[in-house]
Amino acid sequence: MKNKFFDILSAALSELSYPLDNIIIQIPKNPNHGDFTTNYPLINSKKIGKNPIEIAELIVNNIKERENSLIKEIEFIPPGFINIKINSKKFTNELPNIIKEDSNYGKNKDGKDKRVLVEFVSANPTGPLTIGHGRNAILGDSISRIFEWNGYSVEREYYFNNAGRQMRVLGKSVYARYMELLGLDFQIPDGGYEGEYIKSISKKIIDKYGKSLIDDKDNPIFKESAEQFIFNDIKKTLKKLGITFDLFFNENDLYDNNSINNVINELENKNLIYKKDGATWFKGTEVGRDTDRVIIKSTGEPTYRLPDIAYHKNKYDRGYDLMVDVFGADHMDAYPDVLSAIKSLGFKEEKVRVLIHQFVTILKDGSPIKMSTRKANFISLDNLIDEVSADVTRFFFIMRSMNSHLNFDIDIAKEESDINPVFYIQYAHARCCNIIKKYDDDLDKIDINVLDQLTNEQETKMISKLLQFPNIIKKCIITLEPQNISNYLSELASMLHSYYAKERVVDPKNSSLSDARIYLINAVRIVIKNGLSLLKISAPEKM
RNA sequence: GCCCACGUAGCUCAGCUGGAUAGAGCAACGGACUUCUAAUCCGUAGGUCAGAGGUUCGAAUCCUCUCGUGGGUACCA
Repeated sequence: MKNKFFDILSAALSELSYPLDNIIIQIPKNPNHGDFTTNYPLINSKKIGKNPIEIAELIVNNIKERENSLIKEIEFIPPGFINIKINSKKFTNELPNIIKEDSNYGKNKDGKDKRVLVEFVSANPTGPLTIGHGRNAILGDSISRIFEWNGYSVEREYYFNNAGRQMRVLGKSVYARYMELLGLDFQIPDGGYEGEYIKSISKKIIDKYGKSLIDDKDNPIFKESAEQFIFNDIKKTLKKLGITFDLFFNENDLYDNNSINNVINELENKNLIYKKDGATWFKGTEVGRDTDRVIIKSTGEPTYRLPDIAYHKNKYDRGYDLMVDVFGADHMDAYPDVLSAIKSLGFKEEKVRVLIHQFVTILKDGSPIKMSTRKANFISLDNLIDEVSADVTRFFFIMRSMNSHLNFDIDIAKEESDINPVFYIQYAHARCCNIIKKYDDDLDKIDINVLDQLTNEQETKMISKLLQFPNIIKKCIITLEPQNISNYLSELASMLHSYYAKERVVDPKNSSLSDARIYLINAVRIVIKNGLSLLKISAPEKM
């Protein structure tokens, strides 16, 4: 619809020989300003060298002179806006398309033949996922889904490290609990993990090996059992949210297949590396960073930046058209180093999009809880899902912009009250379903001509809203904010509820109007369902 | 100190690449169920968009500074 107006406007502009490169068409907030508006005269008046209002008038007159069935009213308003009202019939004409496309309505093929890799979660297997990981997981998965809806071929990847210091400490912690459970002397290592789950792991080891390992504290069985146990746990939690990964990438492989060394050599060839104080440094300052960074410690162990560089190189080598990294705010300082290194290795930086989300503050009894996996004083993501359902969890994490801190009030989330907008949207869907159930005839047999009766303001606005859905999904590719979808759905649900309260849909006394309205309701149902499905939130037919 | 976000109603937050009168929900107050489900709707009240400059026809939105909050600033990940 917008495109059609765009064409009409462009035609007028070229006839007036005005520039065509700066055309913005918007949907005005104020309904008195019509269905669409453009500020073209205002932003181009300098270039054209005329008064905005003068330009507006010329454009409007030009459009008026020509025949078109799309525009019902067109006017220019000081200081230089052009507002148009669309023939409501043009809106209703689009409705059958929604019904026809059904569960595909909103999808597009813009990303056809493009492969995108979305890396997210990437929590090391040292403990259950926290609520913070939950934000990352749901954000990453929702973004993957947005790509899918835009026709991209998407791979979800989980990057992990099972070889570092943290994992060694984990193994030691398991050993300590193993000894404890056997009633022997034990000592929790410095900075060891204290969660209950450690004991569960130790117990499993006892079940299997008994006391045979008491003098074998460095036996890899401790670390490996822990890793296996925890990873299963993590996958189980993710599955509850409907998230599965296509790939698990082990950082260790980068060492085994020499990628790390190769990166060092390449950087060395580019003269971006030097030794100082026994460590190996990356010349960040050479590539526009504030400071140089250690990439290999004097102990010979790389810092996390080095494998990260190798990892990204690996992704490039796999030939993706786009790579998305979803990180928590704690990576803020690290990724620019990685990107600049990647760039200096000759890769295109633009192929990587780094999404940084802020942290989640958990509020309980009104005050924030400090969380640490190590101290195990966190509320696990798994617990949260069990308490408030996967739907609510998913919605809660994407309804806020990723770059604002999220206050997660446990007490409110648990309440499952009407505070939570996900119910509002789901209820709108259930309502549509219920109305449709009350309708006796066959939806497929409705004569499309009856749709002309959908002329009241609420109806026109709602149809216009439905028609925006595909654009919202396209827009999300630019913003990569799933929030755009949840906002849209809330607005649509609100329109539906309001309409429902005011107008009778199925009215036996007026069957032709009923037909038209039920047709509309069915379209609303489809759009809400598709939106929720994109977000992997259920759309109940009954509540 | 330096870097990056954020600061919008009492609370939690929307606000699209700058647009016309800044919006929801919760909380408060007043209404609406013999009706297609009231998990809903309608109305009232609530604002110096942190503050100060700047850019321009026009700023919550862009730029600069100040203040405040969070995060980062390790040879931790």
